[in-house]
Formats: sequence, C-alpha cells, structure tokens
Amino acid sequence: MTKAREPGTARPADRPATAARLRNLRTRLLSLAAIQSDRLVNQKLVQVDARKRHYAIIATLYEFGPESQEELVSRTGIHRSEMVTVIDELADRGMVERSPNPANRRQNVITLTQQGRRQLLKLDKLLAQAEDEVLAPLTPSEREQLARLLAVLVHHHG
Amino acid sequence: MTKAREPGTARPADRPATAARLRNLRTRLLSLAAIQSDRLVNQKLVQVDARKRHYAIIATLYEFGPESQEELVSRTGIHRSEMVTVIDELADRGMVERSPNPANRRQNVITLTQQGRRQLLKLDKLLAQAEDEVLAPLTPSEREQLARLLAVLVHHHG
DNA sequence: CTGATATCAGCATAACTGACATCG
DNA sequence: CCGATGTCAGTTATGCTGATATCA
Repeated sequence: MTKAREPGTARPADRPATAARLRNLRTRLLSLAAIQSDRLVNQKLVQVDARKRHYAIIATLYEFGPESQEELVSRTGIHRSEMVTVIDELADRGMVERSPNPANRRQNVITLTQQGRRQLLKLDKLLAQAEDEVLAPLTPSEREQLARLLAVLVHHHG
Repeated sequence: MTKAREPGTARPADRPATAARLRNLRTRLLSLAAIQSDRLVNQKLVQVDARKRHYAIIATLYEFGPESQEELVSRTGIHRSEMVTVIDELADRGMVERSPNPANRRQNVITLTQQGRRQLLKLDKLLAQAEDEVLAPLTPSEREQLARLLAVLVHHHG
C-alpha cells in the first residue's frame, strides 16, 4: 500500500500524489504560496507579540505622521470594524496613543509612541528575514519578476 | 482635506497613498494577490453552492477513485479535523457517499456519485473562468512565469 | 498495548456585514 | 435631516490543536 520512496528525500513527507487538476490550478498555487508565506511571517512576528496588521498601522503612522482611524483605514485597507480592535491592541502594547481630535470630535488621532518607533525597526528586520526565507529558492532576478507580476495583479484588481 | 482627483479614474476608489514599506513588502503582495484571487474563485464557486475544498475532494476522487478520508487528507493537504466536515457537506449535497470499509472497519470509503461527476465538470469550467479573470492583466508567457515561480515556492516549503 | 482512523470541541486569524451613537 | 466617524455584535472561512472512541 505505502509506496517505497527514496530515502534522503524526507522533506516532502511521504505524501501520495496530488490530483493533476489541483496541481495545475494557478489560483490554488497562489493560495498555497500565500499560506506558506503568511505562516513564516507570523512565526517571525509572534516573537515580538505582533501581527501583520500591527505592522501596517505602525509603518503608516511612521511614514505619514498621526492620523485618524478613518485615514488609516483608507491607507492600509484594513476594515473599519477591525481598526478599532487593532488600535486597541497597539495601545495596550504602548505602541500608539489614541486621543480625541479637538478640531473634530468625531475623530480620534492615533499617534506613534517612541516604543512604537523602536518596534518598527524590529519589525522591519523580522519581515526582511521572513521575505528572505519565503523567497529563498528564487534568484534575485526571479524575485524581482515575481514581485512585478504580483504587483500587476494586485494593482489590476483592488 | 479630500484631494481632488481626475474624474473617470473611479476604479481604484479615492484611496490615499500607502506606506512605502507596505508597497514594497513582497510577502504582503503575495497575501494581497491571493486574497483577491480567492475572492474571485469563491464568487464563482458559490454559484453552484461549492467551496474550494469541495473541488479538491471531488477532483481527487475523480482521478484516483474511492478513497478513505485519511488518503484524502494526504492527497489534498486538508486537515484531518476538517475532512469530516467537508465530507459531511459533500454528502449532504449528494456529491459523495460515505460508507464503512468492510475490510477495515476503522475506515470510511468515500465514493463520488454521478452527481459529483457532473459537478466536477461545472467546477472545472468555473475555476477556469476564475483563473482567467485573476490572471487577466498578464500575457500568456507571464502567466507561465508566475505559475513556475509559485510552484517553486510551494514545492520548496511544503 | 500500540497505532491508525474518524470524530468532536475549541481556538486564532482574517475578512466582512449590519446596527448604532455621536458629532459636524 | 444627512453624512462621517468610531464602536460593537455577530458571521464566515480557514488552518490548526488536542481529546476521545473505535478498531486492527
């Protein structure tokens, strides 16, 4: 029943063949690659008690200065209803401060703290490592190609 | 406050700039592309009350014949604890039959029904459409390149 | 007893919907 | 009254862990 397999090829476990339809489905390839990539990214981020969205917020505040939650929604693509939670989490960790905007009392102003700035540097490094591990089997020019093709897709939809 | 923008460019909404760090993160590009792709795929599948995993199971049974749940787990990568639910859903829809294996009463034998076979043909078409829409902005050779690069990643991790 | 198989309860992330209160 | 903003409750899909029952 269990097919014999060359020893030394222990990497891909002893998984039997996948249906051709699945192997050839490009949308599936894309999903699988993203899942693997996300897994590696999250493994890095958990080391500093962060998640992907935290990085999106911190990086945005760092580059654009204090902003309202609504502005952060527009810039990051994070949904309105999630923004509340994410800002809560970041405020709990001392990375940002949330204060009402005196000029427009509907809005909050979210400000990056010193600790948030330090966190950004850590996150930059961890994410660079993750990217490197994810793209490890590709040459530099292949990485560029992949990034370009993905950017075209993301820009086209979206 | 709200920047003026050329009318007619209504497509990408009126979204302000994204932080450079986010734009350049390749792991993020990969995630975003996969999310968009999955969204299109699910829009297609929902038309016939199916989901991605249903296709994985149906295609596998079609190509390999009746199998136990454990074999399906190995071939599709779907987790053990999810397989129960997915098979339930497919059985409810009349796409597969689950019967105990008399030769090994620990196992169930999952068999594709006639309706399941017909469903596969529909799913094949819908997924081909989805793939085409997802990859629409790419030339045929770019699509090949992308598929190749993604396959390298998926094979490397994995 | 051990290991394989299926089942079940539950968790975390993620993306999303809809309702609501407040304020301009 | 209308619209913008923030908040909250709840839903769905997905990937995963761990416990348990059954049987070889």
